[in-house]
Amino acid sequence: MAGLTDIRNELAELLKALGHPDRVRLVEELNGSEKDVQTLSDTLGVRQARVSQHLAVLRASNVVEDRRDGRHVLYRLAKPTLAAWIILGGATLVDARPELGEDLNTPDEIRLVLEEESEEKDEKNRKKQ
Amino acid sequence: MAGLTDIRNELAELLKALGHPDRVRLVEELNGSEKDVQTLSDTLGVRQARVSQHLAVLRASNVVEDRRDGRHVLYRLAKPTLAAWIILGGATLVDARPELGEDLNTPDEIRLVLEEESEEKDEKNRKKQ
DNA sequence: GCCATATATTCGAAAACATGAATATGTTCA
DNA sequence: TGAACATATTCATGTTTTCGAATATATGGC
Repeated sequence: MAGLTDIRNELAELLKALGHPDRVRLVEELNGSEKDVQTLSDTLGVRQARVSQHLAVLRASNVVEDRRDGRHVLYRLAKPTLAAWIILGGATLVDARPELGEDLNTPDEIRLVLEEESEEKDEKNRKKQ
Repeated sequence: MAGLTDIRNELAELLKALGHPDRVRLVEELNGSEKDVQTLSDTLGVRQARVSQHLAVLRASNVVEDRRDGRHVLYRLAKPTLAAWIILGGATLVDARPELGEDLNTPDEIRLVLEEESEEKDEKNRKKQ
């Protein structure tokens, strides 16, 4: 099936697709439950068309899948572990806490720690519609 | 210090920097031990100047650090867990093995499984200098 | 200082990406 | 069918990235 090189190329594609703040955010929002475009648009404070564009990128890279429900289209993560992986990266790689990488190896643990520490500081950072 | 939004932006930058096959490869090569540019160039089969360019991107995103040793410049991962994280992503997200994501949470375990399964299939995939 | 080696940077053209605006498609309901 | 809502796509444009080629900088040995 897939040799190492193939996996690497596909992984690079995946990483590139995720390499945008809005799209990282989308993955976070889709963690756990599927959501429709309007909800995502409202939550992120990003126009609907732009959200659809982002979702198209994520769909092309197999990050998300969608299903239609009436007029709405619901998006979900194609791989349930993706969000945890992303958040793990954020906690251990960006936020300079290698100690988390050592001891907290399950996604849930990482997520909890991250949220506890940074949630309230983020109140003011909402974009405007 | 860093709110969630800041972490997200920096993470997106990190992901973008990693979103190139050669650079994913570089991270893998630097896993465990530092290496000089020539060695990386030879191993990847990518010209020296191009490797330096890639390394500059990775350096700018804080993925790697370098130190000079005589005429050589040795590169290493800025965060030791980065390579493991990348490989974890490759195994669980790209290669469609969510079961690895569930049970194998330590970087070393993931790496071993991946190497065992895909190493030999990759013999032919070497680029030419 | 000069030469060879090792690495980094600059340059330029093509390709890819980001983004707002406009428009198109699909769905429900009356 | 037509209107309203939900989502997707297309378009045009400015920005960034890619990559080879050429060039520049740094180091050690003579």
